[in-house]
Amino acid sequence: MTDVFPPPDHNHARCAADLIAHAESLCAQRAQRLTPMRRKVLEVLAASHKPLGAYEIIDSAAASGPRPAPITVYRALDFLMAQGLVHRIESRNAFLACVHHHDNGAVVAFLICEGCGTVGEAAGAAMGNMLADAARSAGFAPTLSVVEITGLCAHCRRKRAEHT
Amino acid sequence: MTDVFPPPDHNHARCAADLIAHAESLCAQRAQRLTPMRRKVLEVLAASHKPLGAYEIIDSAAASGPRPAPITVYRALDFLMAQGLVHRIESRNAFLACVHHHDNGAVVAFLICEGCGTVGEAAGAAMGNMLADAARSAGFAPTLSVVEITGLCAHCRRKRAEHT
DNA sequence: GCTTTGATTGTTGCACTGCAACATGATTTT
DNA sequence: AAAATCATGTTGCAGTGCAACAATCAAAGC
Repeated sequence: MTDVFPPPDHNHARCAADLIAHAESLCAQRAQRLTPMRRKVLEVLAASHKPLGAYEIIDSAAASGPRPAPITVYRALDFLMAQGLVHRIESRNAFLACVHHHDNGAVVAFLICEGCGTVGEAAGAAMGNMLADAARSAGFAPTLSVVEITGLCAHCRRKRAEHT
Repeated sequence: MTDVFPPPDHNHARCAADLIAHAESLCAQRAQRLTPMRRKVLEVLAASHKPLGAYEIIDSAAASGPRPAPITVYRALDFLMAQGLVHRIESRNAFLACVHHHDNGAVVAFLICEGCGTVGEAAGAAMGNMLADAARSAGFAPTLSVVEITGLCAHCRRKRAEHT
């Protein structure tokens, strides 16, 4: 299982920069336009491994420029999700920059830490197959799977144990 | 895998009545109060195998009595979810009466049909274990899992095929 | 019985989510 | 350059979700 739960002390600036660079090359390759607005939204999300609500994104963007209207941000998010650059966390009504490009259609499980709010992505073909099989055995043809696991990350668990 | 995808022609009245009866005995057993408001909300949900939004529930309840305020309905839903009688479908911001009591803590996968909106519940220990293992291998201690699979149910798929 | 206590519901108000519909502006294509 | 396409801005609104306080109701103890 390919998985990444970002350690709390890693180099954010670096991974954010990589993420933007990847978005640029991907859009160029697909003849899609990474406009200033879209780039801005992606930058805001990349600056955090925590999922952000739409208004948090707006507030963040407003800190360095004119305040975008909600619809503007939602449109940028729609674009970024279509390109696979951003995930939506359904159980939080929030959005997250994708930290490693998945194969298209792959099922990604999100590990959402209740302690620090950080989200890890676990992509597993085995898991995807299992879910697809389970669905098909019920005569169901799956097109999209949402898997979101809430709990405590290793770091927060350790911290909580020390507190005892 | 224990699973139920309700056929489109089954006896709703019967399964709704069973559901209420079960709720009553469960609440009695736990010394919890199934008040008129809570009962009403459960009845509304039981009358459909489709997830309903909060305002749909309000509208439905208003058809046979005073119109409850949103907060009142949310409180009833909180209670019903705590008792395991109602599920929340995160990807729809909607609620669904649970059609078969699961073991507590069991992971339930929802099969959401894009055609008819009906939702099936697939409870599988194997799936739950797999997800839990995947999470733990990342040092993550899971407490709650959301699995929602969107697609086409057997019935809608057949109907769509005929249309060709 | 009566009161106290805790649980439930009602009221008001508000912040956030998400998008429709239309107007304007920018880019690419012909 | 004109047309077509795409992106953003503007206005407005329906739905989601809950905080804070008031009023009510039900169960437990005196």
